[in-house]
Amino acid sequence: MDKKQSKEQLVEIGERIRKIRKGHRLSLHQLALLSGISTSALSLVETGKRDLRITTLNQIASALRITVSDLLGDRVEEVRVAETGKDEGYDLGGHK
Amino acid sequence: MDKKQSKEQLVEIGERIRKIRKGHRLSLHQLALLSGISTSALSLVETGKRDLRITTLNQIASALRITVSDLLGDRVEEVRVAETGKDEGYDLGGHK
DNA sequence: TTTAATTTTATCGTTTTCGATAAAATTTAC
DNA sequence: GTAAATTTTATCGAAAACGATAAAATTAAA
Repeated sequence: MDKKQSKEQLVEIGERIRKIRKGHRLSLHQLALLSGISTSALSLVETGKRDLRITTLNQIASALRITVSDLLGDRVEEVRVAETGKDEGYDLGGHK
Repeated sequence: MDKKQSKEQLVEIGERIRKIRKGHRLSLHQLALLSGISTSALSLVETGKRDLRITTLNQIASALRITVSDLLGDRVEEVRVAETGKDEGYDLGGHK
């Protein structure tokens, strides 16, 4: 995960939070009260400008009554691995 | 999410990481190289002693070739909300 | 056992999160 | 349009993450 990727990830998470918050017609201030995260921090998170701890993300998700996974958008709908029987192995770059 | 809950959450995440890492027969040192996280930090994470950023968790998940959601164990297997038609609303404790 | 490999724990310095606060900018309501 | 509400941005200090490093403890291998 390069820096660009993690940045985009944070933007997406923020967008999802905002979308769900708006869906519940909550203001940042209200979500702050419900989640225990400050309004300014929430704003930074929703705009993808701030990385955050997993427990903080969990506080936000709980306040919105969803799971952290709901905010990540990384769920694979079924199969996933297995499919390809072969194991490509790990590239350790020559390290032991 | 109280403190006890988040502590337990971190322990569970750590256990899942360790289980999957072992399944791949990787040492902490090897996973450190693959993920870009230091060995000491990884040890703290796997033992649930360290909170971590969502992007850091993503680095670890990526190195293990799984998703962050795979590590969270918070996926709800189907239905979820909806079920109960009534919206309980949010308790803002009297705040506007 | 004893030797090596792995993991844990601690320390230190740097970076970043986070809350509090306030001001500025934007959006919404009237 | 103006006022109110909401959101954004900045600053500050405290707390915590993180990397690097090394030592101690545990586990695996010989």
